[in-house]
Amino acid sequence: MVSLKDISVRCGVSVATVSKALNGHKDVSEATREKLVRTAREMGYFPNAQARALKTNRTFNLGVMFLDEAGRGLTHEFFAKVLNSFKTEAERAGYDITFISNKDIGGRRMSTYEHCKYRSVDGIVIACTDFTTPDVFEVINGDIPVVTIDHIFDCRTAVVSNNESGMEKLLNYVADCGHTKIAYIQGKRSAVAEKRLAGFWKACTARGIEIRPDWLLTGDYCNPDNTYQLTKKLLKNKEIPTCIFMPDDYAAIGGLNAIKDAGLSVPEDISAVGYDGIAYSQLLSPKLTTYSQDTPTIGATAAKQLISLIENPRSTFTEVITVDGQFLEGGSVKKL
Amino acid sequence: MVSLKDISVRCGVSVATVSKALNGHKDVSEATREKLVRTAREMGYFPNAQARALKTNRTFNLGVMFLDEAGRGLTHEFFAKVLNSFKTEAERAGYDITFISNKDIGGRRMSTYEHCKYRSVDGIVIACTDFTTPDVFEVINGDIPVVTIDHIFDCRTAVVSNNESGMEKLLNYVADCGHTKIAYIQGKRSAVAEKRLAGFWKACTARGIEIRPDWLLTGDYCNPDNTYQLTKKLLKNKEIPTCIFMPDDYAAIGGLNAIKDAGLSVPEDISAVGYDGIAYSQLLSPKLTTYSQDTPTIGATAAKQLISLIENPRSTFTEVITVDGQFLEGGSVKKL
DNA sequence: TCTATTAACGGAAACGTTTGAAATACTTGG
DNA sequence: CCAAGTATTTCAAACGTTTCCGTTAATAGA
Repeated sequence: MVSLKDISVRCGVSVATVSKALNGHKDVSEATREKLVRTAREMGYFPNAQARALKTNRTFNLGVMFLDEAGRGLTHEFFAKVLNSFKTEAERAGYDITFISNKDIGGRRMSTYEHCKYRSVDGIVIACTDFTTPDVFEVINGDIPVVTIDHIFDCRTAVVSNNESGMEKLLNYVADCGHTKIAYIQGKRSAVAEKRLAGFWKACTARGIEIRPDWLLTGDYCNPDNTYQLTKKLLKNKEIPTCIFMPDDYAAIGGLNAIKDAGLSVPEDISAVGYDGIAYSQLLSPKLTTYSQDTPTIGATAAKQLISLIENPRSTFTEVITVDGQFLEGGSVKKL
Repeated sequence: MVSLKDISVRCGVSVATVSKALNGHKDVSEATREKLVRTAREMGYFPNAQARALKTNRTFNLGVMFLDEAGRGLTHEFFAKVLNSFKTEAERAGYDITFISNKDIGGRRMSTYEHCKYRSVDGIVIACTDFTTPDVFEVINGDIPVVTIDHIFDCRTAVVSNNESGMEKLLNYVADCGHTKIAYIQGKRSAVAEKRLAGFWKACTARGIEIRPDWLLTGDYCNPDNTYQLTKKLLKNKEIPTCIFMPDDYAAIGGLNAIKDAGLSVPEDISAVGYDGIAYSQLLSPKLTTYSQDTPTIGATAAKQLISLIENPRSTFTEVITVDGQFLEGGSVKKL
């Protein structure tokens, strides 16, 4: 690998000058800067990331904290897409991304935060299904810039999907279709679940739609089996709803199967809506009526915010950015 | 951050001794090593990854090269799962992973290989849909340890799924069910497509099953729309097959929709098989008969091989490791 | 012409490690 | 009790940068 020194001897200047020239400092003449930049290019010079980081404490590396209880990790389409756009935006700004978790190093267990310190990441994005773990708290309370996705902490900037208004839009559509007997299956207790339920509740009361306790079930996100069971349970009651809100699109597949197995069909006998707008939901027939989260914007915004936090710490305030999604009218809701 | 020096002054020894003690060198007495290790723990010491890397040229970072033409990236379930298990295994061994691609740094375009050099990754895993790009060649021809997934280069160890025998197994099952009029839709030209077609061809000839050119179509992997069109085309012929091999499970969804739209049903009127064994395929009803690739083993094996290549360069030979998958009998193939 | 100012560049320390060689301290056998 | 050997520890250089500060050269003002 060619170093600053190599360039300096070739051009007969000091390494200090080379460094300054390449980094665009002002105290180097235009003539020499041009010459240095040129030979650096000729010799195929690239800065040594380690040496630079050692000196400057900046690695241009962003840590991604990325956990879900089921260990599905990247398989989770929402996270995968968000990460994808996050990565793209970060790379555009010259940052690389590294996965961060708790791990063993040299026989000693290292918390996620310690891991971040060890790798000297410049910033951290947290996208978890569970924000209540000690590992998350330690990172939140640390002194590395953090952006959270779909969860809000005090004093930390967050990028959140508009879960509340998204759910409102869904309910309004369903209500517009004439439904009043509506069941709601939600995912595990979390900030996201709370928000969605709030939107559902708000829209229902505005519409004068009764929320029956026995039609308000709590299950798991992204768990088709679980949703299958819960849907089955709903369908066994003497009175059944005309429309079911599934926890999310993926889980909805289980729900739809339960409906099918009960000898009913969507949307003729019963209607269903999902949440997320994952690719598969639009490949079903009928297409699932759902609310598509704007994952490209969420990821890119998180990256931009995080980088801004890193590069001008004082000019950026912690804020909460809500990203709107888009209602997708499929064919899974019958117009009564 | 507490450094070796901090520990050394606290214990009244030199930094060299501390370094050696913590790294398990032999030339330090048991008493002092114990003392040093203990105070290191007490003081919350972690090595500075940059400084260490600068000195040793080992970063304990693995680069992941991960491209597909459609830009689906992590959304591709096969890759997502492989990456997940790769990551898990790598972390177990103390390595972190960083995404590597071509990017701009300091205004100059950096090739993927240069990016690897810049970050000093210890090894690279390549999992692409297209292995024919200059970027891939540059990495392959470089001097950083490499493991490829699902593609074989000379002199580079590769972990490949058993595409050939997997496809054979599928065909044999279908043939056992009594099918002889079989269509085959394959994905884009690639090592994987070649292997699968080879398996299909081999098994067909062994069984005496004719491969009709007009029933052998080439489309895209993971492209439901494309498969929808191709399936529709197949169904428009005067004579239609009794079973269709879809490029993969995801694409199969398009094919299944085409069948449904043609007023036919699976498996009563026509049978279908997929490939991959993605989660969704087993949520359809009927479940898709397919061949599940062992993504956990593929990823973990790739990580183990790569790390072995890094840690004992001479004792490890480049090899090709084939990972078996598993036949999944769904309900999408009718027994004639 | 002389001094003050500015522009351009170099010296050198520092970041936190690792490591071979040198130095010191301990054993042990004769 | 000494020499030779071994066990333990320290020195110091090195990895490739960045950056503060000092130095020289050039320019301008008087």
